[in-house]
Amino acid sequence: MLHREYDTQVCSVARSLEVVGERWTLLLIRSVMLGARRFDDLQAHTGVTRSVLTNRLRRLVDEGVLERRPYQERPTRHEYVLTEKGLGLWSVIEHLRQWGDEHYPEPAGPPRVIVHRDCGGHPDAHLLCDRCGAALTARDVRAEPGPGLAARGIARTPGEPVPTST
Amino acid sequence: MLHREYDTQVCSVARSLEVVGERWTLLLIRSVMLGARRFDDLQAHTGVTRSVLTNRLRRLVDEGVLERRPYQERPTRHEYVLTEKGLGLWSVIEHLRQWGDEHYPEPAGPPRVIVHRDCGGHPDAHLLCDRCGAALTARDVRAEPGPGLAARGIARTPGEPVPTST
DNA sequence: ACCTTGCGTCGCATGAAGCAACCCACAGCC
DNA sequence: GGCTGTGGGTTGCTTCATGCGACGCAAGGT
Repeated sequence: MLHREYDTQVCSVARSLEVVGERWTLLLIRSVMLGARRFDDLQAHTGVTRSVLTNRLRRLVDEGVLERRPYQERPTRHEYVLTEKGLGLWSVIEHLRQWGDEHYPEPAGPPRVIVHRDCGGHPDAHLLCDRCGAALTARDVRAEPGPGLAARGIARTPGEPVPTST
Repeated sequence: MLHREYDTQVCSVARSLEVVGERWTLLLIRSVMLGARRFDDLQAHTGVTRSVLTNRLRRLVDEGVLERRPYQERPTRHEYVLTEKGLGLWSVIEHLRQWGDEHYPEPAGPPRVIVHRDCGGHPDAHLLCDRCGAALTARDVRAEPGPGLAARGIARTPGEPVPTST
């Protein structure tokens, strides 16, 4: 919870930032979108400390952005999955990614490439498929490691798809 | 500057968040987009302290998101204006606004309404005009106070347009 | 018993933000 | 000249958030 919230603000942006604006939260949501779902994977993938991770996950579950779901019994183990509400943040993350690609480019190219599942196209500035024109949402796309990630010798995210040739 | 940056992250989202992810920054950019440009207006509009405001404005100018521009001489006074790079963040802000409207709605309706300048339509989930279909960017739209703002008895932002009937 | 995995919790140190006061430059007014 | 107001900071201290590293518990496997 942000210290001294934006409570003087009658503003939907401020309301949203009260939920996702804390240090590490958007990066965490990004990691979940990329396929990391388990506590240790999320920690490794973002570099956040365990105590902050615990705090953020709890908050996001309380706000209905993430859902805590058992993936095994004996012992019970949980993973974190985006809800519909959480998936609604894909556009925010994707626009941040595009802005970063444009203004802070990796020398070797984009670290990640977003691909339209149905046709292999990519989201344009309006999150329409640049190949078939479909209006894209979180469920329509997947992320692949891009040249910028390979050039750094970095493995893909746990749960992140294996790149295919398109 | 974020303490302990996301420098283990080869990721454009992380690069973007290093610039705009600090407390108050996106809210500040929002305020500039709404028309507040002067130091005291920005402070009043966001509720941020002067020292943090100074720090954030300096950072955003250094990163080329904002430009410090004189608006008078004798004495020289400056205002802060979004650059092209800064305007590129409109989509991020607008998606946060829409997400907030959807999930944290004001009882009296949206605090702000975004209007396509040319035809009076509104941006949809893909930032296309819902009336004429045009692909919208920051320059194509203006924000008006909405019912949620009026219901709270809050004045518009300094520099914010007067609402018109559409 | 020991080790590993999963998932936390805790104490302390460091850094960021909040709060209030203060500062400087300049202009205008009496 | 002195005072007041505006614009735009800076500073010192307090409070809060994050970073760091260690510790803890539960469960399963060897």
